[in-house]
Amino acid sequence: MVRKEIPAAEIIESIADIWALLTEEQQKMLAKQFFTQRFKKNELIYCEGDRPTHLMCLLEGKVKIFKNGVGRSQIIRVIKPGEYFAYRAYFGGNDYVTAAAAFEPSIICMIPMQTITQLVAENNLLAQFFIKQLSIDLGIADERTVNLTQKHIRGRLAEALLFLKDTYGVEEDEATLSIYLSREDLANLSNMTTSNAIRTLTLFSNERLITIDGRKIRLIDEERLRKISKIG
Amino acid sequence: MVRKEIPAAEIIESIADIWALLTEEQQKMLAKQFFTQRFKKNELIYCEGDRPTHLMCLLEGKVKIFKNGVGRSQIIRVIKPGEYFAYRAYFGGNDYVTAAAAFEPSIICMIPMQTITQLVAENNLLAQFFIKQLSIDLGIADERTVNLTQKHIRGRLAEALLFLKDTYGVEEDEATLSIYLSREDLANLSNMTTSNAIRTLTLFSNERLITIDGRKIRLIDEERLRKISKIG
DNA sequence: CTACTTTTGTGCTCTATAACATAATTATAT
DNA sequence: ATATAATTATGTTATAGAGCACAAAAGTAG
Repeated sequence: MVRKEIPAAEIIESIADIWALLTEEQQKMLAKQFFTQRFKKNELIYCEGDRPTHLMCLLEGKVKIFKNGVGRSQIIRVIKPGEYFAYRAYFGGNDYVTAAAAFEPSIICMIPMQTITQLVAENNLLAQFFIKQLSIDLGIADERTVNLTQKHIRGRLAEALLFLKDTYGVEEDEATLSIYLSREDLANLSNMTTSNAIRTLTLFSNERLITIDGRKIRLIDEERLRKISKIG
Repeated sequence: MVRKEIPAAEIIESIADIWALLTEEQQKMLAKQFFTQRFKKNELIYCEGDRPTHLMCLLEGKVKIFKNGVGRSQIIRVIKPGEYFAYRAYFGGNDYVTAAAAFEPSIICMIPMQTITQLVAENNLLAQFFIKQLSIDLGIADERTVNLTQKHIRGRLAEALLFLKDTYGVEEDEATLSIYLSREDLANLSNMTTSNAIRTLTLFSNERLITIDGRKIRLIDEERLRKISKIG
């Protein structure tokens, strides 16, 4: 497989959110620091307990942030192209409390956190960018905690399916999820065992809420899914 | 009851974390803006869905941040004197997704978020302060999600007791929790029903891990509690 | 002091979901 | 192609914890 190098211009395009906030001088400085790295499907990007060193921006692919618990693992959030991750721990002054892995072959832009903190210190807009990002993520985490602990299996799975649609979108038919997850990943996203994810998926299919073709999931009654997700 | 006014000097002492980062001019500006407000035991401070307007700093008392789910409510985090809260939603650009209430009579210093954002825009150290704070809180939220979903009742209650000790400390005997929570609040903190909190508390007492005297809880075998919390 | 409400404590039942077992299917490697 | 491993599917059993009922105790109000 020919793996073309990503041209710098394209990378800059991808990290536009940050790039646009910088002065020319800062842009020049940053340009010298970033580099890209490829990850294979299911490859680990970083581990719980690792020391954070780089801010990462997903250029291509799909990534999960997860945490290994007792037996099962829990997917905490997922990253789509253009999103930043892996910086929280550094800012918080601790090691990673989560791990990250690629759902699919992915390309990641890496920027040393030292560079980022320097830029944050000089550039107030960038600081505000991170404040906003962290605030949004914390709000989502708070919501998620309650959803995962209080909703029933059906509600949690319905929510996960809708969440995947909102995050990674659908194919041309406007209904088939663009991400093909294993049942296990689907279970880890919805806080349940793999068997229960499979069973509930089958139920949903029998109830004509979705259709299943291997890992392809097509949402056919989104309204009812939303209702199920809401009432738990 | 005579409720003395809190002198400005004392307030400034309490918000020292922020105050110390400001220039003299900024301090002068801030001094004109903040004010204090008292809340009675169990009084609601803000509601889920409210529009955030002020950053709050707890001067005296104890506060819970919680979220009402189906039937039960879940305590997301607790605030001790000197800590800031209620600002995340404003920074994130949304309404409150949680509510806050006073565990005990509390005094809160209020600073308009407009003032805060202005200061954040001018003062990079302040921006960095919030980045760090939010990063720490997000890390805690991620940990908590997994603990609440995967640990068993005993593990969750043990964790809650230790957490209360770490947060609010103990009395002179070095073992009695300084916070006297209702069984219901304890349950909401540990994601379980009130009956199960009561039952498990009784179990812990029989096992000589704690002693109970009404709402007074004394941790007598912390090491074993930690073990129970860890293994789930 | 008396009535009323809230909180705490305990027992019993029921159910959602984990845990386990096994087969069928699909992917991956040799 | 064949063997091996991983994933998906489905049935069965076991259990943690919710839900409910009710009584005792402790607050709170009139």
